[in-house]
Amino acid sequence: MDDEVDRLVASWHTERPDLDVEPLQVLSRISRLARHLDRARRSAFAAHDLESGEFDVLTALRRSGEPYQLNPGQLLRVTLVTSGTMTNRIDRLAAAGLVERHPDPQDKRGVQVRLTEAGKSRVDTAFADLLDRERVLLAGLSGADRRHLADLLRTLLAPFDAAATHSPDAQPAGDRPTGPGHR
Amino acid sequence: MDDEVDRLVASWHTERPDLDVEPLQVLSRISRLARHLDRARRSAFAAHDLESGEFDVLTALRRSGEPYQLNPGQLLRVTLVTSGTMTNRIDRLAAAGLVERHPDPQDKRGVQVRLTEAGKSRVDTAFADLLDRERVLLAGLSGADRRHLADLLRTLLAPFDAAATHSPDAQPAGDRPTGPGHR
DNA sequence: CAACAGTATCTCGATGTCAAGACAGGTAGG
DNA sequence: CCTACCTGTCTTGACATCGAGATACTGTTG
Repeated sequence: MDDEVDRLVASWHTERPDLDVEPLQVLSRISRLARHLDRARRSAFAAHDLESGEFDVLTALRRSGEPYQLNPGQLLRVTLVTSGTMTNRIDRLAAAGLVERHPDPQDKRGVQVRLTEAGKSRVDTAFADLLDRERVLLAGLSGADRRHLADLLRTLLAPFDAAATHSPDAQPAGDRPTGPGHR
Repeated sequence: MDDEVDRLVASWHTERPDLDVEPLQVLSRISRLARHLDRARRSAFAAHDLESGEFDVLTALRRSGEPYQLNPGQLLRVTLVTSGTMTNRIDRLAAAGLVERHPDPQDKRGVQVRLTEAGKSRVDTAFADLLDRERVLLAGLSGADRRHLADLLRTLLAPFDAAATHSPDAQPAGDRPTGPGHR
């Protein structure tokens, strides 16, 4: 069974037999899959009146645990967007009543973004919905295959995440697991 | 070695032990990797004065072989974007002198987008550059691992690509609320 | 040949994202 | 303290993408 990437690689072999296009076998598939997934997510979230990026923010808050609050800096690092984008997302979510901005008592520059009750229930519903849809997409792989795939992807991803958490912010990893309230 | 997705999954287990978040192990990694790859591509193309999307159009033309021309419809199907986006991309590439629009002699509605000499040399340079950078990203995996990873990804991707080639303008079925007409 | 559904491309407005800079608040060295 | 640099967030302007609709042509059907 061939996919679009197989055809793409075959074309390159014909046109540029001198080039080794093997990297495309993996990386081009990742990019194309991500585009498809993004579409699927978009249509899933439409049912819950959520934008794809907004959902990412809500889930980050939700899984951070009580009291469901993080600051914009943490959020933009987790979601891999720029600060301007994050400001916009928080604005939209706040206007929709799903999150609230609170001044940080420790740092007067800072802000705490807190999930509202409405935000919590909205994200819980949407997330369960998303997981159901995603399970369908993975139905073609056995459990062992899925685990193997996850392991291989982790190997590729780890260097990026390591670089991301080291250079902009050298915060210890004890921030997220039990909640960022204690300091 | 843990990555950000492992931490993300661990948080969910704490907050929502009732949910099976296993799909995230694969799909969340794909999305995050795609974001990182997109960044890397963006900076790689900046050196060649190319936008990421523009590059996709040029490569599609390049690997189609002599006379390096395709129509907008074919291009938008391969690159997974909408028709409006494709019109914009072609406009920009034409303004930069990298492609030319020619009327389709067979179909008066149609247009042929043809790579210019400048476009061909630009894309050849940029593509070789990209492959070099991508090889580095894959260095952490053995040849066997890369092939295995590619196979697993193909299994996920094939259903999407199959759906896309059946319904031209709209990519995956289920994109619209009311299903698009099956031909 | 007239009517109509289908196809190919483009137009237009809305919007989410990025990049760079503004700005207030924090932090460290002299 | 005070100066200079760093940080966290927001502002601004540019822009690529999307979605829906417009336009023009094609092909089929009665």
